[in-house]
Amino acid sequence: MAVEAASGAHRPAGRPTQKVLSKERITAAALKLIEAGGYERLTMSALAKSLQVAPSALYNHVASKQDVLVLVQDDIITSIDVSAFGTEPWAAAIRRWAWSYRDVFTRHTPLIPVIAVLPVTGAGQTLGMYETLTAAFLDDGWPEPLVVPAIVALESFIFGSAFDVTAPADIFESGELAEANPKFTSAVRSQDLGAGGSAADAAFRLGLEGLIVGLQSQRDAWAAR
Amino acid sequence: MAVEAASGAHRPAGRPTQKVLSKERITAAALKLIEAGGYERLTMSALAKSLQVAPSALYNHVASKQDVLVLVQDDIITSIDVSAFGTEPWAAAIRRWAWSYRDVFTRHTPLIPVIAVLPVTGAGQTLGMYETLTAAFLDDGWPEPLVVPAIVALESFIFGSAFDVTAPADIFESGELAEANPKFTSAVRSQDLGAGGSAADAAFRLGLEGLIVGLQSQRDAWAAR
DNA sequence: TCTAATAAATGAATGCTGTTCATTTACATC
DNA sequence: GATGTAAATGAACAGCATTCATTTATTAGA
Repeated sequence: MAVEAASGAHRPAGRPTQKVLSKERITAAALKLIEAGGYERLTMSALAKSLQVAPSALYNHVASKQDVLVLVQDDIITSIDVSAFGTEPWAAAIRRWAWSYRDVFTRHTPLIPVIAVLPVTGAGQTLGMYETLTAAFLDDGWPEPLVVPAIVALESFIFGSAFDVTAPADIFESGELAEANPKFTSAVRSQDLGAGGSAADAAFRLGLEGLIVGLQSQRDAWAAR
Repeated sequence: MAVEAASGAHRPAGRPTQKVLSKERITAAALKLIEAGGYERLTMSALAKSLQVAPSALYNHVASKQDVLVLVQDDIITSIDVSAFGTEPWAAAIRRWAWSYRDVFTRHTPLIPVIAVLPVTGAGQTLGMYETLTAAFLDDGWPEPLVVPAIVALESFIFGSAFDVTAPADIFESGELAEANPKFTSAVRSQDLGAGGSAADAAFRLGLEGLIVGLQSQRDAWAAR
């Protein structure tokens, strides 16, 4: 009585003969949706549809949509470039990591409110990145008590900067309020855009180079305290 | 025939004799809802109810919920402490402003994705703050082209840090993955919490002091270029 | 001053959202 | 072989932002 279902056929109710879903498949499908149409398109219904499954089936594998976002988060963390740690000096390695981190999250800003509040427990890839970072700080002679605050400070700057990239280019056009705010209006016009030409990149470069220099001076101040 | 409606009475359809709503009333009611129950409680229905109005009435004054958030944003900007600008030296003034800014947005993190992408056109209070900041930078001898990138860098750090404050205290507990990530696990334990005792405050202090020092060095590097 | 346009309210309706629940079927264990 | 659990369907739900037709008051123009 077994009917070999054609690919377009409808799956009957009841547990299927072989598993249809898994966390891995859900994660991959979610990422595909996000890449195709951004986070607005990532709905539980759309996700289910793309997996050819009823929406309620997802809840056998994840507890909530937030859960899906956590899966996505721990996956995309692996695309951050940490290759400079161990091969290049501290400042250069931090520089490469930070730019890469920002670029990844520029395409995933809706994850930032999730990740920022998420315990790393269980997020294995994320923890791995922190371990690599910590090793690099210690190798560079950082006092252990400063490592975590320094990483958090860098991450905060990166997350904030990722939002900034998504802002429209004319975000600082003061419009009819220009005359009431002359200094700012002029500063916006004369803004140094650097080589790339993007205001967001210029601000990120300035802030990152500043942070790198400044954090090192904080490190030295701690040692001399 | 005019009936003086008792306070509990039902308003009939049609334009009322005197205006019930205004952007100011909507903004105030939204803020009250947020303070009472956070952003989850800020729904168009709840907002309407708190103003004793039908939800659809709101749309005569704002185009969308996003619009309401913009109103809220430009209002809370005024609660940021800019009093140190003009009275204190650059670094001290930036320090006071930055801590205040972070504290305000810690209670309003859902606004960050909104504000970060929002053109300042029409957001008068926000523009005013930027004007004040610009003046302080120029008075301190900053080259005009660096002012906006420096402000943006500081703001990015502040926004990211605001998220960080809302994170649970045990966010870095690595759990069963502790043995696989020994350096990070140890660094978390030995983390310097500073006077206040909060990890978020320690990271913000370190990053902010670093940024202040580092941005100044970038400023000098620009001058000597 | 009459009239037409506009502003500002109601109330019903819409489509989408994440999520839950009863039900069905397959598989694993005792 | 019975019993419990895992994993699917499909119907249902409440809540969400938003839209629309309708009603009434006010304002502007002839």
